[in-house]
Amino acid sequence: MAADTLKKLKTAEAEKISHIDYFNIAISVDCVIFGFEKKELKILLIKSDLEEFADKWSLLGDLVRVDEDLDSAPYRVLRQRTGLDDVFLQQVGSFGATNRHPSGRVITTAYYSLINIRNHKLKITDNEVHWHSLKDLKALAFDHKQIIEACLQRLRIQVMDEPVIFNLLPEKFSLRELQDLYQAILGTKLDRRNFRKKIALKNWLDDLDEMEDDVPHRPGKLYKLKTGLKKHLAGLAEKVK
Amino acid sequence: MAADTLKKLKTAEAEKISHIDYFNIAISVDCVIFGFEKKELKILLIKSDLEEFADKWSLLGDLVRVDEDLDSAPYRVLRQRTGLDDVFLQQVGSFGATNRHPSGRVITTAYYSLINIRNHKLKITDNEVHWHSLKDLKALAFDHKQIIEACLQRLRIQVMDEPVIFNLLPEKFSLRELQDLYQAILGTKLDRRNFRKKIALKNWLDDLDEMEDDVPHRPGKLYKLKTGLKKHLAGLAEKVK
DNA sequence: TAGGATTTGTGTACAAATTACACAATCATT
DNA sequence: AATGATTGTGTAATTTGTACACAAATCCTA
Repeated sequence: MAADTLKKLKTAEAEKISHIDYFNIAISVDCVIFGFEKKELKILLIKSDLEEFADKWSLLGDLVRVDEDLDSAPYRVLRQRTGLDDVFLQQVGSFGATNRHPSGRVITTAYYSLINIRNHKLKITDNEVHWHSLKDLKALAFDHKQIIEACLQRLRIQVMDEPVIFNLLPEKFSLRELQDLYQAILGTKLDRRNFRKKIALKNWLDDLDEMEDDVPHRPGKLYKLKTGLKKHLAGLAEKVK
Repeated sequence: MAADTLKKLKTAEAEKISHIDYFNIAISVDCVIFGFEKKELKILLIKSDLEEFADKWSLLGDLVRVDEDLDSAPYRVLRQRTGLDDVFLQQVGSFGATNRHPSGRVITTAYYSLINIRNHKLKITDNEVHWHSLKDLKALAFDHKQIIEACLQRLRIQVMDEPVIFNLLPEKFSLRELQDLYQAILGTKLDRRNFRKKIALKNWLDDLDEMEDDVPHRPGKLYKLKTGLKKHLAGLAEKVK
Protein backbone atom coordinates (compact mmCIF):
# COMPACT_ATOMS: atom_id res chain seq x y z
CA MET A 1 0.00 0.00 0.00
CA ALA A 2 2.86 2.41 0.64
CA ALA A 3 3.44 3.62 -2.89
CA ASP A 4 -0.22 3.88 -3.69
CA THR A 5 -0.91 5.79 -0.55
CA LEU A 6 1.92 8.13 -1.20
CA LYS A 7 0.49 8.90 -4.61
CA LYS A 8 -2.89 9.73 -3.12
CA LEU A 9 -1.13 11.90 -0.64
CA LYS A 10 0.74 13.85 -3.27
CA THR A 11 -2.45 14.40 -5.15
CA ALA A 12 -4.22 15.61 -2.08
CA GLU A 13 -1.47 18.03 -1.24
CA ALA A 14 -1.18 19.21 -4.81
CA GLU A 15 -4.89 19.90 -5.02
CA LYS A 16 -4.91 21.50 -1.60
CA ILE A 17 -8.11 19.75 -0.76
CA SER A 18 -9.15 19.09 2.79
CA HIS A 19 -7.41 16.68 5.02
CA ILE A 20 -9.87 13.92 4.35
CA ASP A 21 -7.84 11.23 2.69
CA TYR A 22 -7.43 7.51 2.77
CA PHE A 23 -4.87 6.81 5.39
CA ASN A 24 -5.19 9.62 7.85
CA ILE A 25 -8.02 10.35 10.20
CA ALA A 26 -9.54 13.78 9.87
CA ILE A 27 -11.11 15.52 12.81
CA SER A 28 -14.09 17.82 12.75
CA VAL A 29 -16.42 19.54 15.17
CA ASP A 30 -20.20 19.68 14.90
CA CYS A 31 -22.47 22.10 16.69
CA VAL A 32 -25.94 21.30 17.91
CA ILE A 33 -27.34 24.80 18.19
CA PHE A 34 -30.54 25.05 20.17
CA GLY A 35 -32.99 27.92 20.01
CA PHE A 36 -36.47 28.48 21.46
CA GLU A 37 -39.47 29.99 19.74
CA LYS A 38 -43.24 29.56 19.96
CA LYS A 39 -42.94 27.11 22.83
CA GLU A 40 -40.74 24.81 20.78
CA LEU A 41 -37.09 23.84 20.85
CA LYS A 42 -35.40 24.42 17.52
CA ILE A 43 -32.06 23.49 16.10
CA LEU A 44 -30.06 25.11 13.37
CA LEU A 45 -29.25 22.89 10.38
CA ILE A 46 -27.75 23.26 6.96
CA LYS A 47 -28.54 21.44 3.72
CA SER A 48 -25.89 18.79 3.27
CA ASP A 49 -23.45 19.51 0.47
CA LEU A 50 -22.59 15.88 -0.21
CA GLU A 51 -24.26 14.07 -3.09
CA GLU A 52 -24.73 11.06 -0.84
CA PHE A 53 -26.92 13.18 1.41
CA ALA A 54 -28.53 15.31 -1.28
CA ASP A 55 -31.86 15.94 0.43
CA LYS A 56 -30.71 15.64 4.00
CA TRP A 57 -29.88 18.17 6.65
CA SER A 58 -26.78 18.26 8.74
CA LEU A 59 -25.24 20.01 11.71
CA LEU A 60 -23.00 23.02 11.33
CA GLY A 61 -19.45 21.83 11.48
CA ASP A 62 -16.00 22.05 10.04
CA LEU A 63 -12.64 20.38 10.12
CA VAL A 64 -10.44 21.40 13.01
CA ARG A 65 -7.47 23.45 11.88
CA VAL A 66 -4.05 22.28 12.74
CA ASP A 67 -3.22 25.45 14.66
CA GLU A 68 -6.50 25.73 16.49
CA ASP A 69 -7.49 24.29 19.87
CA LEU A 70 -10.19 21.66 19.60
CA ASP A 71 -12.48 23.62 21.89
CA SER A 72 -11.96 26.78 19.82
CA ALA A 73 -13.16 25.27 16.58
CA PRO A 74 -16.88 25.30 17.42
CA TYR A 75 -16.64 28.96 18.40
CA ARG A 76 -15.20 29.67 14.98
CA VAL A 77 -17.96 27.68 13.30
CA LEU A 78 -20.57 29.60 15.23
CA ARG A 79 -19.01 32.94 14.51
CA GLN A 80 -18.83 32.19 10.81
CA ARG A 81 -22.36 30.85 10.59
CA THR A 82 -24.30 33.07 12.96
CA GLY A 83 -22.16 36.12 13.55
CA LEU A 84 -22.36 35.42 17.27
CA ASP A 85 -19.28 35.79 19.36
CA ASP A 86 -20.14 35.21 22.97
CA VAL A 87 -22.12 32.02 23.00
CA PHE A 88 -22.72 29.16 25.35
CA LEU A 89 -20.91 26.10 24.03
CA GLN A 90 -20.12 22.84 25.69
CA GLN A 91 -18.43 19.69 24.52
CA VAL A 92 -20.66 16.63 24.65
CA GLY A 93 -18.80 13.76 23.07
CA SER A 94 -16.86 12.40 20.14
CA PHE A 95 -18.21 10.17 17.44
CA GLY A 96 -15.89 8.06 15.40
CA ALA A 97 -17.38 4.97 13.81
CA THR A 98 -15.22 4.08 10.83
CA ASN A 99 -18.14 4.32 8.45
CA ARG A 100 -19.82 7.46 9.69
CA HIS A 101 -18.59 9.67 6.84
CA PRO A 102 -18.89 8.55 3.23
CA SER A 103 -15.89 10.52 1.97
CA GLY A 104 -13.29 9.17 4.34
CA ARG A 105 -12.38 8.68 7.93
CA VAL A 106 -13.62 11.57 10.02
CA ILE A 107 -13.96 11.65 13.78
CA THR A 108 -16.11 14.46 15.04
CA THR A 109 -16.45 16.10 18.41
CA ALA A 110 -19.92 17.37 19.16
CA TYR A 111 -20.74 20.56 21.05
CA TYR A 112 -24.04 21.93 22.07
CA SER A 113 -24.87 25.58 22.06
CA LEU A 114 -27.76 27.61 23.43
CA ILE A 115 -28.63 30.87 21.73
CA ASN A 116 -31.44 33.36 21.82
CA ILE A 117 -33.15 33.25 18.45
CA ARG A 118 -34.17 36.89 18.84
CA ASN A 119 -30.62 38.09 19.52
CA HIS A 120 -30.28 41.05 17.22
CA LYS A 121 -26.66 40.21 16.51
CA LEU A 122 -27.73 36.88 15.04
CA LYS A 123 -27.09 37.01 11.29
CA ILE A 124 -27.78 33.92 9.27
CA THR A 125 -26.53 34.81 5.81
CA ASP A 126 -26.23 31.40 4.24
CA ASN A 127 -29.68 30.66 2.90
CA GLU A 128 -29.07 26.95 3.16
CA VAL A 129 -29.15 27.33 6.94
CA HIS A 130 -32.50 27.07 8.70
CA TRP A 131 -34.12 26.52 12.07
CA HIS A 132 -35.94 23.22 12.48
CA SER A 133 -38.39 22.12 15.09
CA LEU A 134 -36.83 19.40 17.15
CA LYS A 135 -40.13 17.55 17.05
CA ASP A 136 -40.28 16.91 13.35
CA LEU A 137 -36.73 16.51 12.18
CA LYS A 138 -36.36 15.37 8.62
CA ALA A 139 -33.77 12.85 7.58
CA LEU A 140 -30.35 13.85 8.80
CA ALA A 141 -26.97 13.21 7.23
CA PHE A 142 -24.21 11.15 8.85
CA ASP A 143 -24.84 10.13 12.46
CA HIS A 144 -26.21 13.56 13.22
CA LYS A 145 -29.48 12.26 14.59
CA GLN A 146 -27.57 10.35 17.21
CA ILE A 147 -25.42 13.35 18.00
CA ILE A 148 -28.48 15.52 18.52
CA GLU A 149 -29.92 12.92 20.88
CA ALA A 150 -26.76 12.91 22.95
CA CYS A 151 -26.77 16.70 23.14
CA LEU A 152 -30.42 16.85 24.09
CA GLN A 153 -29.81 14.36 26.84
CA ARG A 154 -26.95 16.47 28.15
CA LEU A 155 -29.10 19.59 27.98
CA ARG A 156 -31.87 17.92 29.97
CA ILE A 157 -29.50 17.00 32.75
CA GLN A 158 -27.82 20.35 32.79
CA VAL A 159 -30.88 22.58 33.00
CA MET A 160 -31.89 20.88 36.22
CA ASP A 161 -29.17 22.43 38.30
CA GLU A 162 -27.29 25.04 36.36
CA PRO A 163 -28.65 28.31 35.02
CA VAL A 164 -27.69 27.60 31.43
CA ILE A 165 -31.25 27.75 30.19
CA PHE A 166 -31.26 31.54 30.22
CA ASN A 167 -29.03 31.57 27.16
CA LEU A 168 -32.14 30.61 25.23
CA LEU A 169 -34.27 33.51 26.48
CA PRO A 170 -34.26 37.28 25.96
CA GLU A 171 -32.91 39.32 28.82
CA LYS A 172 -36.36 39.98 30.24
CA PHE A 173 -38.81 37.14 30.46
CA SER A 174 -41.86 36.01 32.35
CA LEU A 175 -42.14 32.91 34.47
CA ARG A 176 -44.55 31.50 31.91
CA GLU A 177 -41.93 31.75 29.18
CA LEU A 178 -39.40 30.10 31.45
CA GLN A 179 -41.79 27.30 32.28
CA ASP A 180 -42.70 26.79 28.62
CA LEU A 181 -39.02 26.48 27.87
CA TYR A 182 -38.39 23.94 30.60
CA GLN A 183 -41.35 21.97 29.32
CA ALA A 184 -40.05 22.05 25.76
CA ILE A 185 -36.67 20.79 26.88
CA LEU A 186 -37.86 18.14 29.30
CA GLY A 187 -40.80 17.07 27.18
CA THR A 188 -43.17 17.09 30.14
CA LYS A 189 -45.80 19.37 31.67
CA LEU A 190 -44.92 20.98 34.95
CA ASP A 191 -47.21 22.14 37.70
CA ARG A 192 -47.18 25.91 37.77
CA ARG A 193 -47.12 26.40 41.50
CA ASN A 194 -44.48 23.79 42.14
CA PHE A 195 -42.40 25.09 39.27
CA ARG A 196 -42.42 28.61 40.67
CA LYS A 197 -41.56 27.36 44.12
CA LYS A 198 -38.60 25.46 42.77
CA ILE A 199 -37.32 28.37 40.72
CA ALA A 200 -37.72 30.71 43.67
CA LEU A 201 -35.68 28.32 45.76
CA LYS A 202 -32.81 28.38 43.29
CA ASN A 203 -32.53 32.11 43.70
CA TRP A 204 -31.49 32.71 40.12
CA LEU A 205 -33.82 35.56 39.27
CA ASP A 206 -34.21 39.27 39.91
CA ASP A 207 -37.71 40.68 39.87
CA LEU A 208 -37.71 43.61 37.46
CA ASP A 209 -40.93 45.28 38.66
CA GLU A 210 -42.04 45.39 35.07
CA MET A 211 -44.90 43.68 33.31
CA GLU A 212 -45.28 41.97 29.98
CA ASP A 213 -47.10 44.25 27.56
CA ASP A 214 -47.47 42.17 24.44
CA VAL A 215 -49.78 39.39 25.56
CA PRO A 216 -53.53 39.08 24.88
CA HIS A 217 -54.33 38.29 28.49
CA ARG A 218 -53.34 39.21 31.99
CA PRO A 219 -49.64 40.14 31.82
CA GLY A 220 -47.06 38.51 34.06
CA LYS A 221 -44.14 40.05 35.86
CA LEU A 222 -40.80 40.19 34.12
CA TYR A 223 -37.61 38.79 35.54
CA LYS A 224 -33.98 38.67 34.57
CA LEU A 225 -31.11 36.43 35.53
CA LYS A 226 -29.40 37.70 38.68
CA THR A 227 -26.33 39.69 37.80
CA GLY A 228 -23.28 37.75 38.85
CA LEU A 229 -24.64 34.41 37.73
CA LYS A 230 -22.64 33.50 34.69
CA LYS A 231 -24.78 31.56 32.32
CA HIS A 232 -21.81 30.49 30.26
CA LEU A 233 -19.99 27.53 31.69
CA ALA A 234 -16.95 26.74 29.69
CA GLY A 235 -13.88 24.67 30.22
CA LEU A 236 -13.27 21.07 30.97
CA ALA A 237 -13.84 20.91 34.69
CA GLU A 238 -17.43 21.91 34.11
CA LYS A 239 -17.89 19.44 31.35
CA VAL A 240 -20.17 17.02 33.07
CA LYS A 241 -21.39 18.86 36.09
CA MET B 1 4.81 25.31 2.44
CA ALA B 2 3.54 22.78 -0.07
CA ALA B 3 6.85 21.34 -1.22
CA ASP B 4 8.34 21.27 2.22
CA THR B 5 5.32 19.60 3.67
CA LEU B 6 5.28 17.06 0.94
CA LYS B 7 8.88 16.18 1.73
CA LYS B 8 8.07 15.67 5.38
CA LEU B 9 5.20 13.52 4.33
CA LYS B 10 7.32 11.33 2.11
CA THR B 11 9.78 10.87 4.89
CA ALA B 12 7.07 9.94 7.32
CA GLU B 13 5.60 7.43 4.98
CA ALA B 14 9.01 6.03 4.08
CA GLU B 15 9.95 5.57 7.70
CA LYS B 16 6.56 4.19 8.58
CA ILE B 17 6.52 6.19 11.75
CA SER B 18 3.33 7.14 13.44
CA HIS B 19 0.91 9.61 12.05
CA ILE B 20 2.17 12.42 14.17
CA ASP B 21 3.51 14.94 11.72
CA TYR B 22 3.48 18.65 11.15
CA PHE B 23 0.41 19.38 9.15
CA ASN B 24 -2.06 16.70 10.11
CA ILE B 25 -3.81 16.21 13.38
CA ALA B 26 -3.31 12.83 14.96
CA ILE B 27 -5.94 11.30 17.19
CA SER B 28 -5.36 9.10 20.17
CA VAL B 29 -7.30 7.59 23.03
CA ASP B 30 -6.28 7.57 26.67
CA CYS B 31 -7.64 5.30 29.37
CA VAL B 32 -8.11 6.28 32.98
CA ILE B 33 -8.22 2.85 34.57
CA PHE B 34 -9.51 2.80 38.10
CA GLY B 35 -8.97 0.03 40.61
CA PHE B 36 -9.68 -0.32 44.32
CA GLU B 37 -7.45 -1.80 46.98
CA LYS B 38 -6.88 -1.23 50.70
CA LYS B 39 -9.66 1.34 50.88
CA GLU B 40 -8.01 3.45 48.20
CA LEU B 41 -8.78 4.29 44.61
CA LYS B 42 -5.89 3.51 42.31
CA ILE B 43 -5.16 4.22 38.72
CA LEU B 44 -2.96 2.43 36.26
CA LEU B 45 -0.12 4.48 34.78
CA ILE B 46 2.92 3.91 32.61
CA LYS B 47 6.30 5.61 32.66
CA SER B 48 6.30 8.13 29.86
CA ASP B 49 8.52 7.20 26.92
CA LEU B 50 9.13 10.77 25.79
CA GLU B 51 12.35 12.50 26.75
CA GLU B 52 10.36 15.62 27.53
CA PHE B 53 8.54 13.70 30.22
CA ALA B 54 11.41 11.50 31.35
CA ASP B 55 10.41 11.06 34.98
CA LYS B 56 6.69 11.48 34.57
CA TRP B 57 3.84 9.04 34.41
CA SER B 58 1.15 8.94 31.80
CA LEU B 59 -2.13 7.27 30.98
CA LEU B 60 -2.34 4.17 28.86
CA GLY B 61 -3.16 5.23 25.35
CA ASP B 62 -2.46 4.82 21.70
CA LEU B 63 -3.18 6.37 18.35
CA VAL B 64 -6.48 5.41 16.83
CA ARG B 65 -6.06 3.20 13.80
CA VAL B 66 -7.56 4.27 10.56
CA ASP B 67 -9.72 1.17 10.26
CA GLU B 68 -10.86 1.10 13.88
CA ASP B 69 -13.91 2.72 15.46
CA LEU B 70 -12.99 5.43 17.93
CA ASP B 71 -14.84 3.65 20.73
CA SER B 72 -13.04 0.40 19.94
CA ALA B 73 -9.57 1.80 20.38
CA PRO B 74 -9.62 1.96 24.20
CA TYR B 75 -10.76 -1.68 24.33
CA ARG B 76 -7.73 -2.58 22.26
CA VAL B 77 -5.45 -0.58 24.53
CA LEU B 78 -6.86 -2.31 27.57
CA ARG B 79 -6.62 -5.73 26.03
CA GLN B 80 -3.00 -5.16 25.07
CA ARG B 81 -2.01 -3.70 28.41
CA THR B 82 -4.01 -5.73 30.90
CA GLY B 83 -5.15 -8.83 29.07
CA LEU B 84 -8.71 -7.97 30.00
CA ASP B 85 -11.41 -8.35 27.43
CA ASP B 86 -14.73 -7.60 28.98
CA VAL B 87 -14.25 -4.33 30.77
CA PHE B 88 -16.33 -1.37 31.69
CA LEU B 89 -15.29 1.57 29.52
CA GLN B 90 -16.97 4.87 28.92
CA GLN B 91 -16.05 7.91 26.89
CA VAL B 92 -15.60 11.05 28.96
CA GLY B 93 -14.35 13.80 26.69
CA SER B 94 -11.84 14.94 24.15
CA PHE B 95 -8.83 17.09 24.81
CA GLY B 96 -7.22 19.03 22.05
CA ALA B 97 -5.24 22.10 23.03
CA THR B 98 -2.74 22.76 20.28
CA ASN B 99 0.18 22.54 22.66
CA ARG B 100 -0.80 19.52 24.69
CA HIS B 101 1.64 17.15 23.02
CA PRO B 102 5.28 18.11 22.53
CA SER B 103 5.83 15.97 19.43
CA GLY B 104 3.04 17.32 17.30
CA ARG B 105 -0.64 17.94 17.12
CA VAL B 106 -2.55 15.18 18.88
CA ILE B 107 -6.14 15.29 19.98
CA THR B 108 -7.05 12.64 22.47
CA THR B 109 -10.34 11.16 23.56
CA ALA B 110 -10.41 10.05 27.16
CA TYR B 111 -12.21 6.99 28.50
CA TYR B 112 -12.57 5.77 31.99
CA SER B 113 -12.54 2.16 32.97
CA LEU B 114 -13.36 0.30 36.16
CA ILE B 115 -11.64 -3.00 36.82
CA ASN B 116 -11.25 -5.37 39.71
CA ILE B 117 -7.60 -5.36 40.70
CA ARG B 118 -7.91 -8.94 41.93
CA ASN B 119 -9.35 -10.22 38.65
CA HIS B 120 -7.26 -13.32 37.99
CA LYS B 121 -7.27 -12.63 34.26
CA LEU B 122 -5.49 -9.34 34.86
CA LYS B 123 -1.95 -9.66 33.49
CA ILE B 124 0.28 -6.64 33.60
CA THR B 125 3.36 -7.73 31.70
CA ASP B 126 4.97 -4.40 30.94
CA ASN B 127 7.02 -3.60 34.01
CA GLU B 128 6.77 0.11 33.31
CA VAL B 129 3.09 -0.12 34.17
CA HIS B 130 2.04 0.36 37.80
CA TRP B 131 -0.90 1.10 40.03
CA HIS B 132 -0.81 4.48 41.76
CA SER B 133 -2.81 5.80 44.63
CA LEU B 134 -5.05 8.54 43.40
CA LYS B 135 -4.22 10.50 46.52
CA ASP B 136 -0.54 10.99 45.90
CA LEU B 137 -0.12 11.21 42.17
CA LYS B 138 3.34 12.19 41.04
CA ALA B 139 3.91 14.55 38.16
CA LEU B 140 1.99 13.47 35.11
CA ALA B 141 2.86 13.92 31.46
CA PHE B 142 0.78 15.95 28.99
CA ASP B 143 -2.59 17.15 30.29
CA HIS B 144 -3.17 13.82 31.95
CA LYS B 145 -3.81 15.29 35.37
CA GLN B 146 -6.70 17.25 33.92
CA ILE B 147 -8.01 14.19 32.13
CA ILE B 148 -7.96 12.18 35.32
CA GLU B 149 -9.88 14.94 37.09
CA ALA B 150 -12.56 14.92 34.42
CA CYS B 151 -12.88 11.14 34.64
CA LEU B 152 -13.07 11.17 38.41
CA GLN B 153 -15.79 13.76 38.27
CA ARG B 154 -17.73 11.61 35.83
CA LEU B 155 -17.24 8.57 38.04
CA ARG B 156 -18.56 10.43 41.07
CA ILE B 157 -21.73 11.38 39.27
CA GLN B 158 -22.24 7.98 37.79
CA VAL B 159 -21.89 5.88 40.94
CA MET B 160 -24.77 7.76 42.49
CA ASP B 161 -27.43 6.22 40.32
CA GLU B 162 -26.01 3.45 38.20
CA PRO B 163 -24.54 0.17 39.42
CA VAL B 164 -21.18 0.70 37.73
CA ILE B 165 -19.26 0.62 40.96
CA PHE B 166 -19.43 -3.17 41.16
CA ASN B 167 -16.90 -3.42 38.36
CA LEU B 168 -14.34 -2.45 40.97
CA LEU B 169 -15.23 -5.21 43.42
CA PRO B 170 -14.88 -8.98 43.47
CA GLU B 171 -18.03 -10.94 42.84
CA LYS B 172 -18.73 -11.39 46.54
CA PHE B 173 -18.34 -8.45 48.85
CA SER B 174 -19.55 -7.12 52.17
CA LEU B 175 -21.42 -3.91 52.71
CA ARG B 176 -18.40 -2.53 54.48
CA GLU B 177 -16.27 -3.02 51.40
CA LEU B 178 -18.92 -1.35 49.31
CA GLN B 179 -19.15 1.56 51.68
CA ASP B 180 -15.36 1.93 51.80
CA LEU B 181 -15.36 2.06 48.04
CA TYR B 182 -18.06 4.71 47.87
CA GLN B 183 -16.13 6.72 50.40
CA ALA B 184 -12.91 6.43 48.42
CA ILE B 185 -14.67 7.61 45.27
CA LEU B 186 -16.67 10.41 46.80
CA GLY B 187 -13.96 11.50 49.21
CA THR B 188 -16.37 11.68 52.13
CA LYS B 189 -17.40 9.60 55.11
CA LEU B 190 -20.86 8.12 54.99
CA ASP B 191 -23.15 7.19 57.86
CA ARG B 192 -23.38 3.42 57.98
CA ARG B 193 -27.06 3.14 58.72
CA ASN B 194 -28.07 5.70 56.14
CA PHE B 195 -25.76 4.15 53.58
CA ARG B 196 -27.29 0.73 54.06
CA LYS B 197 -30.77 2.13 53.86
CA LYS B 198 -29.96 3.83 50.57
CA ILE B 199 -28.37 0.74 49.06
CA ALA B 200 -31.25 -1.43 50.17
CA LEU B 201 -33.61 0.97 48.46
CA LYS B 202 -31.79 0.66 45.15
CA ASN B 203 -32.37 -3.05 45.15
CA TRP B 204 -29.11 -3.86 43.43
CA LEU B 205 -27.92 -6.66 45.69
CA ASP B 206 -28.61 -10.30 46.37
CA ASP B 207 -27.91 -11.58 49.86
CA LEU B 208 -25.66 -14.62 49.50
CA ASP B 209 -26.26 -16.11 52.96
CA GLU B 210 -22.51 -16.36 53.33
CA MET B 211 -20.13 -14.62 55.67
CA GLU B 212 -16.74 -13.06 55.30
CA ASP B 213 -14.08 -15.35 56.70
CA ASP B 214 -10.86 -13.42 56.35
CA VAL B 215 -11.39 -10.50 58.65
CA PRO B 216 -9.94 -10.02 62.16
CA HIS B 217 -13.28 -9.05 63.66
CA ARG B 218 -16.94 -9.88 63.44
CA PRO B 219 -17.56 -10.96 59.84
CA GLY B 220 -20.22 -9.34 57.69
CA LYS B 221 -22.65 -10.90 55.28
CA LEU B 222 -21.62 -11.26 51.68
CA TYR B 223 -23.62 -9.91 48.77
CA LYS B 224 -23.40 -9.97 45.03
CA LEU B 225 -24.85 -7.79 42.30
CA LYS B 226 -28.32 -8.98 41.34
CA THR B 227 -28.16 -11.13 38.26
CA GLY B 228 -29.74 -9.27 35.39
CA LEU B 229 -28.24 -5.95 36.35
CA LYS B 230 -25.65 -5.27 33.74
CA LYS B 231 -22.80 -3.37 35.25
CA HIS B 232 -21.35 -2.51 31.87
CA LEU B 233 -23.02 0.41 30.23
CA ALA B 234 -21.65 0.95 26.80
CA GLY B 235 -22.73 2.86 23.76
CA LEU B 236 -23.46 6.44 23.07
CA ALA B 237 -26.95 6.85 24.42
CA GLU B 238 -25.65 6.03 27.86
CA LYS B 239 -22.78 8.40 27.58
CA VAL B 240 -23.95 11.03 29.95
CA LYS B 241 -26.67 9.36 31.89
C1' DT C 1 -10.93 -18.61 79.02
C1' DA C 2 -11.96 -13.91 80.11
C1' DG C 3 -11.62 -9.34 78.77
C1' DG C 4 -10.65 -5.91 75.23
C1' DA C 5 -10.71 -4.33 70.47
C1' DT C 6 -13.11 -3.99 66.41
C1' DT C 7 -16.83 -4.27 63.60
C1' DT C 8 -21.68 -5.80 62.40
C1' DG C 9 -26.44 -4.99 62.37
C1' DT C 10 -30.49 -2.42 63.37
C1' DG C 11 -34.71 1.94 64.10
C1' DT C 12 -36.57 6.27 65.24
C1' DA C 13 -37.34 11.13 65.34
C1' DC C 14 -36.70 15.40 62.88
C1' DA C 15 -35.98 18.31 58.88
C1' DA C 16 -36.22 19.11 54.08
C1' DA C 17 -37.99 18.39 49.59
C1' DT C 18 -41.61 16.83 46.48
C1' DT C 19 -46.25 16.33 45.00
C1' DA C 20 -51.13 17.18 44.33
C1' DC C 21 -54.43 20.42 44.08
C1' DA C 22 -58.32 25.23 43.57
C1' DC C 23 -59.77 29.89 43.43
C1' DA C 24 -59.79 34.80 43.05
C1' DA C 25 -57.71 38.73 40.49
C1' DT C 26 -56.13 40.87 36.08
C1' DC C 27 -56.19 42.24 31.44
C1' DA C 28 -57.80 42.04 26.45
C1' DT C 29 -61.48 41.27 23.45
C1' DT C 30 -66.08 41.56 22.10
C1' DA D 1 -70.52 44.18 30.99
C1' DA D 2 -69.62 39.52 30.16
C1' DT D 3 -66.21 36.07 28.34
C1' DG D 4 -61.72 33.92 27.81
C1' DA D 5 -57.18 33.34 28.97
C1' DT D 6 -53.74 33.63 32.20
C1' DT D 7 -51.43 35.21 36.58
C1' DG D 8 -50.50 34.63 41.29
C1' DT D 9 -50.75 32.27 45.56
C1' DG D 10 -50.75 28.18 50.14
C1' DT D 11 -51.52 23.97 52.47
C1' DA D 12 -51.66 19.15 53.50
C1' DA D 13 -49.78 14.55 52.52
C1' DT D 14 -45.88 11.91 51.15
C1' DT D 15 -41.33 10.93 50.38
C1' DT D 16 -36.55 11.55 51.09
C1' DG D 17 -32.53 12.77 53.72
C1' DT D 18 -30.05 13.21 58.11
C1' DA D 19 -28.50 12.58 62.77
C1' DC D 20 -27.66 9.48 66.12
C1' DA D 21 -26.66 4.76 70.04
C1' DC D 22 -26.49 0.16 71.65
C1' DA D 23 -26.22 -4.80 71.79
C1' DA D 24 -24.13 -8.88 69.63
C1' DA D 25 -20.37 -11.36 66.97
C1' DT D 26 -15.77 -12.58 66.19
C1' DC D 27 -10.73 -12.29 66.78
C1' DC D 28 -6.77 -11.54 69.55
C1' DT D 29 -4.14 -11.51 73.62
C1' DA D 30 -2.85 -12.13 78.22
